[in-house]
Amino acid sequence: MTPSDAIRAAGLRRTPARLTVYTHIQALARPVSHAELQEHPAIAAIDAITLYRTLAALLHGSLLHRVHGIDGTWRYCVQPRGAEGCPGNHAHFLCTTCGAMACLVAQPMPRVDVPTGAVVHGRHFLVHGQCGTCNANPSQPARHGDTA
Amino acid sequence: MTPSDAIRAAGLRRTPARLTVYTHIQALARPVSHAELQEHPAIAAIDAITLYRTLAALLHGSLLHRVHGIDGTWRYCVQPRGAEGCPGNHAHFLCTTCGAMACLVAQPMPRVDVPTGAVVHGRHFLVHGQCGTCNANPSQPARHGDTA
DNA sequence: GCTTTACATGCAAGTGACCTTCAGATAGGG
DNA sequence: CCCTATCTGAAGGTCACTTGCATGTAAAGC
Repeated sequence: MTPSDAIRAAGLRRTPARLTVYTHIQALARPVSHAELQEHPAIAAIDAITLYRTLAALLHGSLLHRVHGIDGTWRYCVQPRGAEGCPGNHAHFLCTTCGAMACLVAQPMPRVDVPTGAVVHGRHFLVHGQCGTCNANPSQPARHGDTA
Repeated sequence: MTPSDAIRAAGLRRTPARLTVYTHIQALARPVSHAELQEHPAIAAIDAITLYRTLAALLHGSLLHRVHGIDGTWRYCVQPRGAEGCPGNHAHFLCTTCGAMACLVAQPMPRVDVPTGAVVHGRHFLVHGQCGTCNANPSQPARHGDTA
């Protein structure tokens, strides 16, 4: 399914902003923040507020999912269509030096016992530290995307 | 060990603000945010910036530890002296309706495999949803502290 | 007990993520 | 091709948190 079709299939209008953003995030294939997206020329042309709303729309249409970092920002990643998606099924690694986030797809989310009466809406399992690149070059933080 | 002694033992100056804040957090025995602390009259008298710095000092002295919520705020909780502490050894539950957080002490933090070369500094496992109180009274969000 | 000084506090101002409002633009059904 | 629901952009606001600087104070040294 092309990005264009995916947007329509999700019941959303196919606007240039949504196409650009969705195509971009799909190409990156790792969780990226609002700020990281804005670094790209094609996306920088889109108003910052529109980018927030575009991400919210794609999220609502289940085309993306998002992960919260301990740096206070959300990162967005393509949602495999038909699958449960990131938030419910694996952990993430956040490099606190360069800000890059990686999916730990091999790390399944453990089951949890919550207090009686409580209802679980979601789970976030975040491991933070330093990625291999930043660890190897302490003086030169890696550019976003250098980390696997 | 009294709060006063604990502060000194951590190599910190024993100031009124630190004594008040530490005693208070110790009495609550659950993760509380900066905003929740300010609701208390004794702490409301302390300048908000000073409260941030007091929490940072107690954190640095290993008297407290903090947990990040997906609502973008840190919550602080007493650090059992000598123990590894919350962040490394159990999960937390956050009620997205009333904002209360509870420690899931029975839920140990799972082991994780990170990409080669990466170094782990910490792990956050947060379960979010609705606590029993909020779930029972959808119209009346629970006051902080009502939840176990 | 008194002095000294390094550290703590309070205030003002700033940053960064994100939301709300509203007028103008546009996708896409009819 | 038009009309309307929806999207976009710009301005302005909120909230958590930080920084800089002058004043206040804990506690070490005498």
